[in-house]
Amino acid sequence: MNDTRQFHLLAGQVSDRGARSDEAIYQALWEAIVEHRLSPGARLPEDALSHAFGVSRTTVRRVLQRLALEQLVTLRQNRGAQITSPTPSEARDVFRARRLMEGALLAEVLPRITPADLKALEAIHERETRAEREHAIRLSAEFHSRLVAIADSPSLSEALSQLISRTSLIIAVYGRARAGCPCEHIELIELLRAGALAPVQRWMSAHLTRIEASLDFTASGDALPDFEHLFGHHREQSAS
Amino acid sequence: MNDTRQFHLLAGQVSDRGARSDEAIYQALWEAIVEHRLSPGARLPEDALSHAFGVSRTTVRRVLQRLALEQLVTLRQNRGAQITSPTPSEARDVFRARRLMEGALLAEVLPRITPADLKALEAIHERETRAEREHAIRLSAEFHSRLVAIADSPSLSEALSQLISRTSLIIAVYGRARAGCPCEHIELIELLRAGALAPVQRWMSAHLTRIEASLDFTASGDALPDFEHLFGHHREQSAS
DNA sequence: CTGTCCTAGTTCGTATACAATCTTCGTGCC
DNA sequence: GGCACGAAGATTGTATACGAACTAGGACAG
Repeated sequence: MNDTRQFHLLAGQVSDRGARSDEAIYQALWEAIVEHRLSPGARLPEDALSHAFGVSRTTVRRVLQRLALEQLVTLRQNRGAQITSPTPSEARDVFRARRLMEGALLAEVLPRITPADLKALEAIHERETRAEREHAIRLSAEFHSRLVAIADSPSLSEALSQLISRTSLIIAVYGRARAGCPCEHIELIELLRAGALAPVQRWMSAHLTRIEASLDFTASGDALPDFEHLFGHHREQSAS
Repeated sequence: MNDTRQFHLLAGQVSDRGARSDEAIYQALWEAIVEHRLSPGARLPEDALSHAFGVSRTTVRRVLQRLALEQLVTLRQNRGAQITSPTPSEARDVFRARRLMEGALLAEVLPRITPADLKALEAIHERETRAEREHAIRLSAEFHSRLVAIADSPSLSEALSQLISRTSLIIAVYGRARAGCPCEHIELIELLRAGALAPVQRWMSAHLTRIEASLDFTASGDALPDFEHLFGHHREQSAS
């Protein structure tokens, strides 16, 4: 029952008290969520977190609100925070949005890409193939983030980063065995090196579609304790 | 000295105490910002707002944080909140992002558009042409929001809504006389009715480029954050 | 045995208090 | 006269206290 110990593991050396411990706590939680160390549906009691990180509930609450606005955690009136478990329709929407945005963005990426960028992407791919499952998921997200960053548009990068994070949640809920993402990225690197736009865009769209197709929406793959999403659309206070 | 009266005008009937007054306060501030009743650079003291809306600083702070994450206000350490004044490079980035996203999104909009949608857009356009300047700006934003909503993708709608709001800020800082936006929208409606994708996309791109071209970035340097406001527009719009 | 109601415990929502920081304005020195 | 320094005021950052809501467990009636 004592969640504090669990969250202590996340805390690490967050001793940057007073200054901007917000950022450190945010990073710790973000990584834990993206790496599936905290599963969708898991509750995040405020004072367990505040005790684990050694800050007051005020600070924790601020970080939780930020995560809620990014749709990584869900805040419900008087019921606290828990890791968001996306509904199937939300999941499909995220993939649709990513196909659209990443496809369009590649047109901006291709003219700007440098050999150094390709090297960086290769390095991430390299680590992906070697990493444990958990880290592989984060690295896969990092691969896509690094890719869109080449377009050098903060607005678009930020919007897509949110979608990429949410994808990790979706895989946590509906993913089976292993997503095909990591192994495939090398193909994209080759296409990028070739430099033709249309094949790159086609590949990305197919890549995302493959991942989406590998999901299993029939069952709640993980221990998913909230049926609110599945059945009743009770009034939720979720910040749009 | 007393900002409270100024903010009281925004408060309206926000008497939904205890429940979700957050949303009401957020809406009031959002509208005031988008309609340029609060100009970029204007400070938002916490206790003036809390007094005006009749809630505690805690609540105000939560709303301000949300607006900050949407980049409508800027929070600085120990210096409080003020309306964001986008830099020229941020402004250009927003327009680039909008050209990309709205262009791509139109491909999703066109197959889904219904006569009812066209009627709704026409109604907004109608009000645009008749409205005062301030309301026209909000209605112009509403026109674009309503347009992207037709694609029926919450993720994309939300991402674009943020960009649209930020555009309003950009016009507040760099806009001259009047933006050509309102009058032109009728052209888009005609093109949408015709139903050919390519002309619609071309028009939208040109539309956004026209607005961007009508801005005047010479006033302030890119590198310096907000000196133009510290020196140039030093006054807060204290009416009385 | 099952379902409902009631009570106890836990967790969250809001407000307030106090400390730290920044800003402003006045004074003194160069 | 201008600049630097310092103190007072104002504003924010953090923590804590208290009230309200939800959850869980047990007792009692059907």
